[in-house]
Amino acid sequence: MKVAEPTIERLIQYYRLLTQMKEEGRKVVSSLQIGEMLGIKASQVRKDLSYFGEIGKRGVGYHVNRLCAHIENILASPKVWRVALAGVGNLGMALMAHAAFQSYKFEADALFDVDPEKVGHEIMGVHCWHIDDIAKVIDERNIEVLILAVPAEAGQSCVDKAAQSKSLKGILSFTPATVVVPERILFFRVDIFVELEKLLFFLKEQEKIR
Amino acid sequence: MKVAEPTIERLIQYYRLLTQMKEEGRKVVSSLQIGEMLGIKASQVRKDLSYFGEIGKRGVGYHVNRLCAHIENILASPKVWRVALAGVGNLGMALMAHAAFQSYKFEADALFDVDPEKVGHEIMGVHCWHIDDIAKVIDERNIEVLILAVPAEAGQSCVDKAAQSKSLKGILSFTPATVVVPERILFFRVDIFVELEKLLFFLKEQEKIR
DNA sequence: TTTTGTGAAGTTTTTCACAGCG
DNA sequence: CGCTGTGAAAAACTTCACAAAA
Repeated sequence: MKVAEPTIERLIQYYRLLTQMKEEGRKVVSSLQIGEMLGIKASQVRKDLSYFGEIGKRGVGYHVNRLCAHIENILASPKVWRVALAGVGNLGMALMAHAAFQSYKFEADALFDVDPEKVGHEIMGVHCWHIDDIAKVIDERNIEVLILAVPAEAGQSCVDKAAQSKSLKGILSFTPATVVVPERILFFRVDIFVELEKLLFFLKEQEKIR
Repeated sequence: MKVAEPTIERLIQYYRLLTQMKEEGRKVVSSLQIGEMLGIKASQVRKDLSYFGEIGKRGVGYHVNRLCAHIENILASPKVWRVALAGVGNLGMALMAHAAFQSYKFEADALFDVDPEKVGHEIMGVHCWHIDDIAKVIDERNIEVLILAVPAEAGQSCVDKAAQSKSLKGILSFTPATVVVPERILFFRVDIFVELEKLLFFLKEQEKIR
């Protein structure tokens, strides 16, 4: 079964919301209520949730615990991914400390930077190598995922070096630049520059209208 | 004329790419070449670019400087937006230092936090207030945009407080949590948690197939 | 009665394919 | 000839509307 990206994106949001609800001791929730909280239409919520089988109770709604476990199952990781972080600057450090990175689904296994202050040392319990050694270290340690938080100028060369390794399978980039990535590597981007510009553009549009 | 969000998102990427090309002294580029660099089909690039009038030369391509100026014009800000940042932790500091935030389109005008070490002090040249005063300070200083980088637990209460101000028009949230925002406020989200989970999900899917 | 699950309809976005122009 | 601009076709995604179940 193939699932669309927007659906997965929403499932992840449902899951986070349901986890909160579970903590608050809530037992039951309807598609309408989920939708209101996330700014999504109820029909969309139902379509997403029914994609993986009937899980709700008609006339009642969804059982929070059951639905939560159900989505957890869909999103479950078959293993603990080995992850490296390139760029141990402000952003890199912030990411390591970020709530999203406290996941049991992966373990941070290596850091990469060019700063001699950092290379060769342990930072937050993880060893830091020089970026030039990235392909070698990634292969040695069987790392599959790279988080990219290097400055814009360094983005492409860092990807090129990392892409020479055999074990690398995915990259999540926070680098505010355009980079070309080989097709065999799954590539997602969190583009702060784009999001910021987008906000300003639509603010402008809105002001025009009013 | 109304423009679709995906189109604007791509225009921003074209603009960044063209800026690079301009620096490298490149004069001319085709839709196919732009597309290859960004992983977008050439026909999509042409459609996006022709949205705002004919700008390319048939048989030749697009003149880099001209196209760049053209897009700059579309994305141009009518004014310098006044921006505040809530949450001066790792992520907040990283954002302030981030390349994307070195834009002439806005000025950072206020910081908000709850940490007594920070409240009442200047950080990177900007004064920090207590989050409880956010609505008051936003109105006093006519701030229109809020960057949200507080921890997940604080996200909703921070938005609720800020939404009481009259001048606030848009929020860009980096908070890894679900928040409800009044309709009149334009809301964009960079959800690191969601992107990370998405990457892991599609990595899993890919492994299944191979 | 309430709320799900889901085909069908609608909307948006992408891709095709080719005319049109330098 | 080569590459843009663009209607028309296709695909993707969302919303509607209602039957079916608790």
